[in-house]
Formats: sequence, structure tokens, C-alpha cells
Amino acid sequence: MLTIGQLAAYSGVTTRAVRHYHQIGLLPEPERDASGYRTYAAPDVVVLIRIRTLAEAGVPLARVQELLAADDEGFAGAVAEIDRRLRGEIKQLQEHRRRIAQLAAGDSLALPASVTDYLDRMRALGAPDLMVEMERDAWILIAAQFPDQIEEFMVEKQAYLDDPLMRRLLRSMGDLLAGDDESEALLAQTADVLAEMAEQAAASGELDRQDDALPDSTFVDLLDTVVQAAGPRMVRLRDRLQELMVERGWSGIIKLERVDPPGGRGVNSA
Amino acid sequence: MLTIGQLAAYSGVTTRAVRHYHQIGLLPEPERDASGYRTYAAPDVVVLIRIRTLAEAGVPLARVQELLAADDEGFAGAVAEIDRRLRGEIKQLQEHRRRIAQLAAGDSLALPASVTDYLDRMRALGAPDLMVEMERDAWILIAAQFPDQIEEFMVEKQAYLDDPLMRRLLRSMGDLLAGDDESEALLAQTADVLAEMAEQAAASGELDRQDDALPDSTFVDLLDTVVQAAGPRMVRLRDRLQELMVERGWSGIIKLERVDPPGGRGVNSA
DNA sequence: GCTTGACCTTGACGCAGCGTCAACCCCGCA
DNA sequence: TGCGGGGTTGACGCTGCGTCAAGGTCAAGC
Repeated sequence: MLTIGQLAAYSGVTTRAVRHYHQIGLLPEPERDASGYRTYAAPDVVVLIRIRTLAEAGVPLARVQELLAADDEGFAGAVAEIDRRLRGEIKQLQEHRRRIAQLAAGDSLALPASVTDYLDRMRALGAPDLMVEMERDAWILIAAQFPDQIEEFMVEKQAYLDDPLMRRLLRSMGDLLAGDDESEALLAQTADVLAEMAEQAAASGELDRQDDALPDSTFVDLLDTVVQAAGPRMVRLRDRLQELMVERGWSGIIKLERVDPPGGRGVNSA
Repeated sequence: MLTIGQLAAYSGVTTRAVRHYHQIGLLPEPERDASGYRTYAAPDVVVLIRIRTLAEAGVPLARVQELLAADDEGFAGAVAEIDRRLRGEIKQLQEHRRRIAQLAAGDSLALPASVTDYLDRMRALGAPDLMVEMERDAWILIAAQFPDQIEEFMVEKQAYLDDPLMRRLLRSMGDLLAGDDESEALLAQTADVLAEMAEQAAASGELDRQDDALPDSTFVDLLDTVVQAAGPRMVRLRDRLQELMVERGWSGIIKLERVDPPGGRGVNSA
């Protein structure tokens, strides 16, 4: 007669494992001796070695019983299925390796290379850090929402960076954010550039495509909160620019729409 | 402002996952609105997308925080370590596949091919099923205990099967087990064969090697319980044969030892 | 204003396969 | 008889959530 420790030693498992197998009903509870110890004999060792053999081959405990009782045919079928599962798990882990290698290769977290290229170029053209970070967060959201279209978007955006108007805008924004406070003249100048870009976008028909790309108004709201997250100063700046844009006949910043300017035309009505 | 469901949808995870991340402190708990709902904004979506990106690449949640905060160098190091882990898991699964393929290829559970070959040959030579099953279980125990020596043992055992004495023993055992009851004549005949084999083993020095191979007397006891598991009839048979063997100057069956026979010599003293 | 259905809340169990205490009992030896 | 090294049951921990359970809330249609 064997104690649980001896059984475990002969079978090459731990005592904890044996008790676990009892608990899940894989191994029947044996007789107890006078003091409550479980008592085992050779057949238990044999069964336990079989269980261990299967478990070490990756068979889930829940299926071990079935396999122990299976005939040759059933056994072969079950084994084939378990092998399929193992292959699937291996493929998944290999996919994990691929992804993590990509991350290590410099993909900013959650952004494809095309977007990080774009952001790098913005920075190189003098865009202030705060603005680049806002762009980055916005593009993380967009890339998650429209993963299939992100590459087209980037082609378009890269083309924009060649436009002298965009260069001027980036410089203006840089100037605006450089000091602690912003001058009205600088704000007006920035708004002028923005308005001019809006006209150009309207002329090229881009505004219509924008409506297709961003049909979801709540998503636009979400993008808007990126600005809020950038801090109160950025919000104030955005609000001021929006006011100035309305005077120039445009509402919205993320999603532009033509509006009637209040009061006169281009006149400072504040 | 977003609810947890909207946050989850934008980030591509489940609400349950978001709450889980709160629970483990991976994502800070946000403000609540008047009715106790969690309220989120864009930065939460951004962080959550980053978390998902890492998690989908196989980074354990416990390390995600660290990776989000890491600089390029630390990030690369951590990624390398995670890749090592993934490689290890893949290797383990491949090992599982190898083993399960072996099992499917016909290895009886927990026994190498050499032993199943031996058992098959025993059966072919007319050994009764009950005896072969006892042998099988005994060899499962031995193979688990002495995995490195099992092949040598089998070479020796296979040689035995060529011995005419062993053939006679198998036939005798078959005859003994064939009926419901066993005749004294058959028992005596079987004991004679056993005694002759013992003499032969002693002459070839095999008994000494047996002492080296089975130093553990408790292991011999364990092997003995294999007989008990085969049923009361087998136990009775074994006991009777042992008595007869003692008369012929041998004790034990699994581990033979020379003894003084009681009373006369080869005379039926029962 | 009331119902309905979708969404929110906290809390808790479940999964695989045990590892690892904790608190207590039992056995053999000096 | 005391001690040290076993044994026993019970329960929590780990990973990453899924899935009830039992409500409270919100928006919309009647």
C-alpha cells in the first residue's frame, strides 16, 4: 500500500496534482486508512502514469478520461483534434511574435508606419510638439476606426504637406504656441490661412469626400475631445480660431462647413 | 463624453475587459456622472487602443503598464524578453505535438515500442491475456521508474522468449488459467519449470544483476500489488506457486532468492 | 406617464492546472 | 514524551476575461 506521496513519486507527478485529479473526478478517490490517509496500490500508479503521459502531450484534463477509455479509432480521432488545437495555438503564438516584432521595429504603439512618417514630417516642418501630439492621438482614433482607409488618408495628408498654405499654417501655429500668450494679429493671420485652405478644399471637392469619410457625428465629437485633453490653453485657442473662422464664413474645424458670417463681412465684430 | 460601451466600441475591446483593466489598475477609474456611470473621453480611447495593441501582441497585462511607460531602450529589452517567452511557449507546444503524434502512432499509453513489441510477442507465443496485462502494468511501472534502462531490460527479455523453458512456462500458465480451477499436477509442473529457470538464472549470474536493478524493496512490493490487482484467483495461484517454489529451494517470484527447502526435498509436504 | 429594450452598475463564479500557504493531525524515533 | 517530517482538508492565487444575477438608468414610442 502506498501513501499519496509515494504514489506521486512513482508516477512522476506532485501530490497536489493527485488531489486535483481526485477533485475533478479524473482519478477516483481511494480507500482511507484508519487515520484518514488515502491508500493506493499499483493500478493507481499505472492509471496516473497514463494520465501524466496524456497531460504532458498537451491533452486537456477534461478530455483525458475520454481518451483513456477510447478504442483505437476514437483515440485517433481525438488525437487528431487535439493536434489541430495545438497547431492553432502555435499559429496564434507565432502571430503574437510577428506583431511584437513589428512593435519593436519602431511602429509607434497602435499606429502604422505611414502615420508615424507623416507625424515625423510635420515635426520636421516646424509643427509644435503639442500639435503633433494632438494629431497623433487623433490618428490613433481614426486608424482604429477605419483601418482599411488609413493609407489613403495618409497619401492625401502627405500631399497637403507639400502645399505652401499648410507650411504657412504650421508656422503660424508654431508662433501662436511659442509664447505664453497669443496676439490678436497672429490669430487673425492663422484664421486667414485656415479660411484660404477651406476655400481651396471646397473648390477641389474635398469637403464632399470628407462627409463620406466622417458620417458619424459622435465620432467627430470624440475627435474634438482630443483638443480638450491637450489642455485649457489649446481649447481657448481653438475657440478663438473658430470665432474668427465664423467671421470668415466657416464653422467647425475638424469637419468644415460653410456658414453665413454674422454682421458684416470680414469685419471684426467682437 | 463616452459611456463604457462606447469607449469599448471605439477601442475594439469589450466592456468587461475595460472593467477588468480598472480592477487591476491598468486603466485609472474615470469620473462618474450623476447616475454613477463612468464617463470617458478621447485620451481613454487612445490609451485603451495602446493597451489592446500590446495585449494582442502577447504582452501579459501585468507588463503592459511598464511597456507603455518605457523609453525606447527599455521597450526593446522588454519586447525581447517577451519574444523569448513566446518562443519558449511555441517550443513547448511543438513538443506536445511531437508526443501526441507518437501516441497516435501506436505507442501504447506510457510504454515505449520495445515493450509493446515484447508484449505482442508474448501474446503470440500463447501467453494468456491476464498474464500479458499483468506484465504490461508491471512494465509501465518499471519504465516510469527506470526510463534509461528499459531498453536493455527488453533486449534481455526478448532473448528469454527464445528460451524453450520460457515457452514451456507460458504454455503452463495458459493451461493453468484456461480452466476455472487448477489441477495440482499442472501447478507442480509449472513450479518445476520456474525452478529450472531460476537455476539457469543463478548459473548465468543474472540474479546478481537483478539485485542491482531492483535495490528498492518497496518497489518490489509495489510490483507485487500488480498481482493483487489482477484478482483473487491470481493471488491464490501466485501463493500456491510460491509454496511449491519454496519446496524447490526458491523464495519470491519477482525477485528470486535461494532458500532452504522445508522438510524433505522436492517432496510434496502439504 | 408608462412600458420597453438597451445599456449601466456591482458582485461573484468559472475556466486550467495546479502552487502555495494555513492550521491541524499522525507516525516513527530518540 | 517530545520532535521533526510526513500526512490531511480548505482556500486563495495566477491569466484574462466570459457570463450570469439582480438590479438602476436612459431614450423612445404609445
